[in-house]
Amino acid sequence: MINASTTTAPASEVRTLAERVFQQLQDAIVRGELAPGSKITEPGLAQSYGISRGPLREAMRRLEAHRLIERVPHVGARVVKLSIKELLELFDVREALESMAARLAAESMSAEEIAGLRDVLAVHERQADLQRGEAYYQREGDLDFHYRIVQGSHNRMLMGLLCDDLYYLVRMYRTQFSASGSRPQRAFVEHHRIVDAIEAGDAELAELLMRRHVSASRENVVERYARTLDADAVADTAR
Amino acid sequence: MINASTTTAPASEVRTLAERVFQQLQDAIVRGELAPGSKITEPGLAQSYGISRGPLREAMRRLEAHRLIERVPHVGARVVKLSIKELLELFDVREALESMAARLAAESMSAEEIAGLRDVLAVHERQADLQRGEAYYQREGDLDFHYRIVQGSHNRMLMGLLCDDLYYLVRMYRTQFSASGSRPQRAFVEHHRIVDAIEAGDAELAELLMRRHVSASRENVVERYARTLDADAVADTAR
DNA sequence: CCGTGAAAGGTTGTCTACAACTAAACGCCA
DNA sequence: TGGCGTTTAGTTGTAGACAACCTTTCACGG
Repeated sequence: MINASTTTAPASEVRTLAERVFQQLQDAIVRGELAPGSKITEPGLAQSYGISRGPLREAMRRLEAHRLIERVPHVGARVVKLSIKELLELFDVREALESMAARLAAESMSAEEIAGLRDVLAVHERQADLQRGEAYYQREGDLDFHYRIVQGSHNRMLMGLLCDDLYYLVRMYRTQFSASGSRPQRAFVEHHRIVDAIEAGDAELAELLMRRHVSASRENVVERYARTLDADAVADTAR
Repeated sequence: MINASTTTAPASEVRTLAERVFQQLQDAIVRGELAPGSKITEPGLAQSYGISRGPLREAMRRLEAHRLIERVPHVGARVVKLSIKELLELFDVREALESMAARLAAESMSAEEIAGLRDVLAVHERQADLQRGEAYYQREGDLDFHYRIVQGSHNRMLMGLLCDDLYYLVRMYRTQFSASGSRPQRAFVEHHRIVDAIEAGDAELAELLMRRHVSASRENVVERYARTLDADAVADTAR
């Protein structure tokens, strides 16, 4: 389950319009249905969702808090458009928080939680066998793996920061840059090593491995970006 | 200047009621004027601030996003009341983020920024000389020091997370637990070492020192808390 | 032809009123 | 007397209307 938020209530328990619209908008943004950088107008959205501006404004405030839209007083709101710079910033923050999460997880994850983690890896393995080229599920599953580590840290503040905020940005980036499943095999191996360290209760090692894992992910993005720059340069000279 | 937020506009440029009330409420909560755990009612606050419920609700949404109040749909909102458990969680997150900030700061702080950092330390030294017992200013100054490091990381996402969210919780904790300026001399020395590492461009060392600095702060809180527990136990047996 | 100014349209900010829900107080019955 | 259902007061959620502000457009003058 991807939408394993820590604070957001399940869809069946959504008790207010603002909450429901917030989730719908969040989904629309993450899926790219609302184009990054596009302007959002309150009357427009209110009408298309069939609600008044009150609850809509509340939903937008929440989106702003989650960094999915940007607002300027008296001017308006736009869907965020991640630049490469901001994307790398996101990776630095993830590296810091997730390595801490892995450390805490190694110290306090229960046997059941670790078993669940292994189940996730087993699912990934099957998927990797069946379709090694197509990495879409793999990517969503990747976040599933990271989710469980963060949950295993048993640190509610970490869970809130990563699961409720940063991971939505990560998913949004993946649709925006349509980053093809980068280095799935190596990531898979790294996941295994991290779980091993957690199971062994080796907090220091788990922290280090997670740090390298996120960092490698980051470097992969940097490399891919450099390639696209080169490609653009070639295209420019050819022009 | 303590209120050196990255996103919040200066008081003179506050263009909306919701923004102004948000800042006033934020201040009231951090200062403890609104008791932790106390219930907040929309009509009550709206009347006391002389505004309608619309902007007030928006201010409250922002307070919720900043984790200063907790809301339950159809029920109401209360000022957050940090438990020891949550306080320690906060320290773990700070350790992760601030050590990363120190690392980045060592890599990218300008000479002017480092000079400003040294100025802050000089101010602290004068204060420490003048009044070594009273540590109130020292404590506010402590955050000032950490602010500058985070700013020096030049990572806007880090700045947002730490300066806009976590540091308000830190200040709130300090008023709630009325934590007397813990170990000011040692913290002062540690600050100096951190700046030295940053100035030398030694990212790894800066990261390590900041990590230890926050961790030591955390252990100090744990120790103090254990003492109060012992004191309570003694009081209980004496009763 | 370009730059400056004003006006119009549209968006956001705010207020008031009403509906829906919750929690506490009250009374009733076992 | 204690537990339970009902009622009632108060709070939160939502809707619609008005005011303030910004952006764009258009006209005028240089």
